[in-house]
Amino acid sequence: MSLYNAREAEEKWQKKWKEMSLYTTDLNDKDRKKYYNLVMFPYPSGDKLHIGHWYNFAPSDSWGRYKRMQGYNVYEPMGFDSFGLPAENYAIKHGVHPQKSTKKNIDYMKKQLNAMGAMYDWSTEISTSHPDYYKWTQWLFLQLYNHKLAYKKKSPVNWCPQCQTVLANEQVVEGQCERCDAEVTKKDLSQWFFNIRDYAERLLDFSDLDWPEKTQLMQEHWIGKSTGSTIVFDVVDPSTKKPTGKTITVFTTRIDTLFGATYMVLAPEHKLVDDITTDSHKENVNDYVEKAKKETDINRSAEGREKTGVETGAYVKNPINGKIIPVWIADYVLASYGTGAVMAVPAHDERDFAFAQKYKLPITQVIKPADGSELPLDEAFTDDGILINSETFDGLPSSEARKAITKALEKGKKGELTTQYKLRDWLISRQRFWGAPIPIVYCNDCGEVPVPEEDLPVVLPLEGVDFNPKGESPLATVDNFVHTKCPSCGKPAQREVDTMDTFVCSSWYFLRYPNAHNTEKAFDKHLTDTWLPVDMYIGGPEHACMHLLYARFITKALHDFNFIDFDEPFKKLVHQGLITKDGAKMSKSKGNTVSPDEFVEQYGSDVFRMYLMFMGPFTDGGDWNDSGIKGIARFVDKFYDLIYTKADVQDEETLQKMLHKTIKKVTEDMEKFQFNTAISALMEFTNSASKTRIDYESKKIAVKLIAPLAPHLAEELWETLNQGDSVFNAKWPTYSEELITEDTVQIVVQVNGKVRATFEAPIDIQKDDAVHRAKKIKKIQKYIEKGTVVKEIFVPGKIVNIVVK
RNA sequence: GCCGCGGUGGCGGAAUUGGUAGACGCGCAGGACUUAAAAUCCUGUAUGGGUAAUACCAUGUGAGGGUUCGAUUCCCUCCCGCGGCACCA
Repeated sequence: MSLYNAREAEEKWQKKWKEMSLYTTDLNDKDRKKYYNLVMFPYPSGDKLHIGHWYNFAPSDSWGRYKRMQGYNVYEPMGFDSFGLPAENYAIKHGVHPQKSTKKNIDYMKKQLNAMGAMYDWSTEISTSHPDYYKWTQWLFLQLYNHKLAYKKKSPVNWCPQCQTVLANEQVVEGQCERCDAEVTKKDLSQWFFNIRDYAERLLDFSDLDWPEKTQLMQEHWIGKSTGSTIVFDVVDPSTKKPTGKTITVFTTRIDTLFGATYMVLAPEHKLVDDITTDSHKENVNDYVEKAKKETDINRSAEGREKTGVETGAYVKNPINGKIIPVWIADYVLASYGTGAVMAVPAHDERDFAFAQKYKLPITQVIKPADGSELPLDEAFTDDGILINSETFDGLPSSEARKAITKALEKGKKGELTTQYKLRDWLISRQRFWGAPIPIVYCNDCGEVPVPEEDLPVVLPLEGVDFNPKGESPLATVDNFVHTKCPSCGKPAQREVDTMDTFVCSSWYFLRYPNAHNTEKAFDKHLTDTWLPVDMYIGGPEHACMHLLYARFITKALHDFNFIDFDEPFKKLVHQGLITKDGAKMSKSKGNTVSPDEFVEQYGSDVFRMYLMFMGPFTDGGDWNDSGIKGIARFVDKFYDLIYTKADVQDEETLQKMLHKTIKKVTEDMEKFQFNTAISALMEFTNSASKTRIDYESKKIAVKLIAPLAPHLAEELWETLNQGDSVFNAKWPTYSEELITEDTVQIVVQVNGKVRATFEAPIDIQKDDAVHRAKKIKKIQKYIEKGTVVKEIFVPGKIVNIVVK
């Protein structure tokens, strides 16, 4: 039996920390360097925190404690992302009001977070569904609105028939709703957008950020920049071939293939479709457009789907050679990208090739392979090459031709260099109840009028609302909410009834934390510039193209509005790995979630959090399996007994060497977020020190080393060592280089690269000496005698390799 | 299809400016303590030979090839798993 009672100690210290206000950060401290240590705040959708949260939160807290011991003024806030679909769907399912279920879930989660014993500064807790918070989310909306970055527009949008609301592009995963997996359809609706596209180029700049390569790549792909040219084609009369005065602009990255354009294709939603279609083709075209509208994205973009399209009867003139080509409509061209129209070059584009084959359209080859190989006839040749059949441009390589042809078109104003992005504007309105109301009023006389700042918040009515989704915002049925006065002229007017996407709430919460008590402003400029950007941000990689992109956009916008001096929210970002259960993602619906509570009850928070960290690298995650948790429990007992038990040190030199090696190893591993190897180093030290015994001063160092990883245990032992203050006010130990340098090393002797023997030697042994000594070893002699020595290799302090032939 | 990451004992994993593969932990086996069990402690534990036991030998980091005195680490081809994107012209 160990002497340590984890449950008692943990309860005792959680209480004491609270009494001492140990983790209440002095945000105005000017003596110490600030450190903003942030973890993505949870949404109270289920009823409790699961293992995944702990896997995320506990190491983040260990990191914060480590930085604190290094002398930083660490700020580790916590709050709840309590608005939004997850919380609302949970409430509907359980037949409770979202406000009630949210509160209940938050209360329970706080209990769990308390049991974890993290150093959260609860004095600045925030909850996005509280009017004190969403008042400022609405303020944020108004700032964007005033700077023309928020606008309402009718357009085809993603519609989830299950959740009965529109969704942002980012919330559609493989054509399905991110939340409920229902197939997403398109609807023509008037909706609110944030103009994130304006920031596409700046969002590609990661130069001052310490972010995972992978996340940068994901955002880059999502933004999807490509440079090419726009080309203007004149629409010509089908019979006379004379220009009609109308033009169609296409976007291409392959202007070098312009001579190979044998037809043009418009997206069914292209606004000129109706205009250019000739009477004899109207019926066909209308049918096709109607059908395309009904198709879901998932069907329209299914891989290997056969291409379809119809002729419009219209013709356009190729500006480079005057060739007249037909205009088609096909749904493989997307209205939302580029200009919604493409020039089709079947010889050099796979999609165009497939389409041309099906509809027997001409295929003209204009590029030949640069390496002289034959042009294929049964497929498109899509690589760059040398131009052929392109009049004066023949013989030019693709890259040159792109410049030359663009130049030629520029003269006649028929083409220019353009950049396109896949990123679309952020759709932020939702036809749901549980969100921040959009602060806009519609007046018959004044039109769209923003709610004045002093009238915020536009309070979400909590009573008398049937919040079940029905395709229109539930707020539309609340008369005393809808009917109001126009802020501009005072006449009767109606409120906007849609609410904001919950990602708007979370796109700025990190700015609010230090300002949580500010009732005058969303944030104070000086305080915010002092504390931000966030020094360390930890959360899941699934937010790469949503929250993390939105937060960067909002920060840049607020910077441009002169509210803050920085334009990136998170200086360093780390993603924790995913914890699975039997290989599957843990989820409520699958019923395979694992609760941390029983483990904490049985082994204590320290053991549980250390076990999560010991499982493997933090960024890897892994499959949950509790079989090894006993090992950590044993280690904690051993460590406690080692420090608690009095015994005279037996081997001072070995102890000191081991101790200082451990300081070095743990420090380096903490820096690299390699908690698993930091813990194993502490295990090795404990095993070793149990043999050598340990003195008082070394005990203090050992306790400090384990403190970030096992805070309660360390605090308890710190007290038994008669240290008055908290161990978290103590300084992180440093090691002595001198103590860890060995004066002798083991030199490995290899023959032909295979280890055959070893010998002890001074660390600075020279080659001649080492080779000489190696050759004297009997076993080595046997190998040498079998042939002749052709080479001797010496790696200082490590290896002698004798090559025998 | 494209982009990115990974594949090491029975299991989780260590070790890479190329230098003793398997640290640490789990599990397992044997032993001590105990009337017995649990707990604890000690010893062993990549695989295959080999030995009374050491010694020793061979093989071994998804597969195959290459570079090198030497490859888990670098290069090429392929297989498998995971994550992201997906008709973006």
